[in-house]
Amino acid sequence: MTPETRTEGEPLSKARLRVWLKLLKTVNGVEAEIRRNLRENHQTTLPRFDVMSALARFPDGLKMSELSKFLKVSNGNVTGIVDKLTEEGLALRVAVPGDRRAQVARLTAKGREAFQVLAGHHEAWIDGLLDDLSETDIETLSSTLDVVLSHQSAEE
Amino acid sequence: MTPETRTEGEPLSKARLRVWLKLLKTVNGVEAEIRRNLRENHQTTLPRFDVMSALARFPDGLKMSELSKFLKVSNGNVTGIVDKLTEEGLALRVAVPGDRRAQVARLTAKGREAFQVLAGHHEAWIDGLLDDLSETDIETLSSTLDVVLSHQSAEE
DNA sequence: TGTATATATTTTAAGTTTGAAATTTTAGGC
DNA sequence: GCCTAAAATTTCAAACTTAAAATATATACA
Repeated sequence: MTPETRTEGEPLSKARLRVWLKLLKTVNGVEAEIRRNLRENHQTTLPRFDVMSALARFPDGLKMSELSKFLKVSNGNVTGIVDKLTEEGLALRVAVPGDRRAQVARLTAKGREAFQVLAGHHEAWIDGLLDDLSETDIETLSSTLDVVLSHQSAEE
Repeated sequence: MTPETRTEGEPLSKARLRVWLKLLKTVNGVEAEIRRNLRENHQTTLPRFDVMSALARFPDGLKMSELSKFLKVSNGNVTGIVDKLTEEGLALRVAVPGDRRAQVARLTAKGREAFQVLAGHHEAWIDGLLDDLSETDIETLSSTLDVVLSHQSAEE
């Protein structure tokens, strides 16, 4: 009946579905802009940026499996990306003492420098895209997302 | 009073970046779950679901170009997916009277039935994943997203 | 009419991503 | 020590994605 507020008409599940679609649209829009900026201004891609970002957060390096788990992408995926970054001298693999199965991926000095540049631009792009969100908006949004995220981690 | 920009402490851009990363994590988590459900319970994929969903919204069909624009993916992409759906009898292409270049993609009766089943499950999955969001949460979230989306459409 | 331009779609090549299988190594039980 | 299960990673095939080229048709207009 009433499209906006539902006293007892539309089930809440419909409202959840609509907000999910809106969430998806928003994120896809921002992501598309980030991808475009990375491609056009820095000749790189979002997955590469994500890997570099993860490695930058862990200066001692991450095992390949830790990296894929952290980024929530497949093992085979990070293998390929780290291969490419390694070829370009931005990352390297270090053997793990005591476990010859494992390798730790790390950024090189060159990789760290490159990431610093990218990260600065990235923050500015996001700042521009989310420009219209007030501090209150951000805090409320953050809390709401926490609710969903804690549900997710509880399900695993 | 409380100014719009923080005069001390962390710059607002950092808060925006953090909430963006959280937004991304949330959406990726939900999407991964949807993909998993589609694969394990219905032997299909999210891109296929998206195409079927778009076609279900337009019973008279969509031209291939309209479909790709609506889904914001490339022309060649939808060609491949509609090909597959057509092979399986879920979709079909219909010539457009008066324009022999164009074709309209539509769901078949079988495709509509299949989509109804998928859509029901999909709504239930989303409902479960966003279970902890109250009606107020949803409305606030929706308004916040509108702010970002209107910024996006203004930039194009 | 004829011709240039625009539109609609498919094809192609290259790259990404995934899930699963395969490989190698480690750890634990007997 | 030997054997099996688990763990870490890579390889593989299939699906997805894109941008650009190719094909076919339509439209504008001199």
